[in-house]
Amino acid sequence: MPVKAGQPLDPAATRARILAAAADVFYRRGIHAVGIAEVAEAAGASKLSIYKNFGSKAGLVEAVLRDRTQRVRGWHDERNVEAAPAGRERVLAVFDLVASWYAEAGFRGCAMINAATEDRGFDGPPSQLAREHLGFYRDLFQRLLEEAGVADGRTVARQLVVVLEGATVVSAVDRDPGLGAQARTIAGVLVDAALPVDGGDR
Amino acid sequence: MPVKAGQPLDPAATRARILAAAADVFYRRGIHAVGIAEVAEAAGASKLSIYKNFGSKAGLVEAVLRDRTQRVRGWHDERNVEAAPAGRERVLAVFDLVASWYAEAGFRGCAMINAATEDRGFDGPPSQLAREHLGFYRDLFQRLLEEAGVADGRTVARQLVVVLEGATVVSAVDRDPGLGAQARTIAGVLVDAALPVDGGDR
DNA sequence: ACGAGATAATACCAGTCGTTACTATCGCAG
DNA sequence: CTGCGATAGTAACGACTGGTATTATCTCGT
Repeated sequence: MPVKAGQPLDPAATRARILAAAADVFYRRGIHAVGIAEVAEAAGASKLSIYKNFGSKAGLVEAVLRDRTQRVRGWHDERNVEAAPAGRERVLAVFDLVASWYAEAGFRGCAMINAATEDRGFDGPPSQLAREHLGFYRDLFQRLLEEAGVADGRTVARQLVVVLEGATVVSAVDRDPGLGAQARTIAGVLVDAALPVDGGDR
Repeated sequence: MPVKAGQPLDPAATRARILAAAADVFYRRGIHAVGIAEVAEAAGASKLSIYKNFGSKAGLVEAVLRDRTQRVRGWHDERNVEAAPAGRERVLAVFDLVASWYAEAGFRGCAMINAATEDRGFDGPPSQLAREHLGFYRDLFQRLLEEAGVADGRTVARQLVVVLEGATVVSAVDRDPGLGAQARTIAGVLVDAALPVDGGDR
C-alpha cells in the first residue's frame, strides 16, 4: 500500500513522526544498535521518507539531537523561571527539574552525551552538539548565579555543570533517581561557599 | 604463514596481546564501531586466537573491561597511599591522580561508563562492571573520608563519586584537562563542609 | 626425531547494515 | 477529473559483521 488510506497527506507531520520515533528508539537502544529499518517501522513510515527528509542516518541523528537539545533548553528556560524567585533557590531549582527527569521511566542519561560517547569522532555533529549542550547549562547556571549575587558566577557555573553531568551519568548507570536530590545538596554547598558571608555556615 | 617464525610460542602472551590491543582500539574508536577483524590486525593475531581465548566478541569485551577496572583499582590503591598522609589531602589526592589521567593524550573518558553507555542493556556485563566500578570509587572515598575524620563518610563519598564522574565526562566531551583541578576544588569544598568545624570556612 | 598443540592466513557463511530503485496507490491543487 | 507529489511496501545492492572451517607451518616437551 503506497500511502496510508484515510490518512491526511502532511509532509511536515511525517517528518515530525520520524523525528519522534527516531529520538525514542535511539535513546532507548543506542544509535549504533538501531538500523534505519527499525526507525521506519517505529515511525510507521518508509525508509524512502526518512532518506527524503534527512538524507542519511547521520543527518537523522543530527536532526534528532538538535531537536532534543532545543527541547531541553526550552524546558529549562520556561520551567525554571516559575520555579522560585531569583536567587539561591532558583539556581537549585534546576536540580529539582533534573531530579524529576531522573525519576522518569526509561531515563537513560543525556542523549547528547550518550551520542557523543557512541560517536568517538570528536569533530562530528554529535560531539559538537554535546559541547554546545554543556555550554547551555554553563550559561544558564552563570546567569542564575549572578542573579543570586555570586561574584565569580562563571567559575561556580562550571562546577555546577560537573555536578549536573556527574549526577546524570551516575543516575543512568546506577538506576538511582535519588541522585537528583544528592546533586541539589552538592550544588547548595557550592553556592553557599561562593556566596558573600552573611548567613553563616552549615 | 601459520605461526610467526622465530617468535616464542606463548599462549598467555598471545592472550595478553589481544587483550591490550582490544582495550586500546575499543577505547579509542568504540566497541560497536570495531570489528573482530580489526582487533585481530591490531593485536597481530588471528581471529581464531581471539575466539579460542575469549569465545565471542561479548566475551572479549567483558575480559577487556574486567582487566581495565582491576588496573584502575590497583592504580588508585597503590598510588594514593604514597600521595599524602592520611586525612583531607589524601582524599583530594585521588583527584590529582585523575587530573593526570585527563591530561593524557588519547583520554576518552571512563572505559566502563563508555561501554555501559554503548550497551544499553542494563543487565549485561558492561553495565554491571560500570556499577561495580562506581562502587569501588564510593568505597575508596568512604575509607579515605573516614580516615580524614568525616562523620558521614558514606554520604560524602557518594557526592565525590558524582563529582569524579562528572569531571570525567565533561573533560572527555570538552577535551579540557583543567577539569581535574576543578574537581579537586569542588571536592575540597565538600570535604570541608563535612569536616567538624575547627578550621573555619573558606 | 616426533607428535601435539598453537598459530596466521585464508576462505567462507549467513545475516545485517546503509542506501537506492521501483512500483503502486493515495490525497490534493488546478 | 486530471496530474503531480507524497507515501508505503518490497526488493535489491555492495559492504561489512560475528563466527566457523580449513590448511599449512611453526614451537616445544618428550
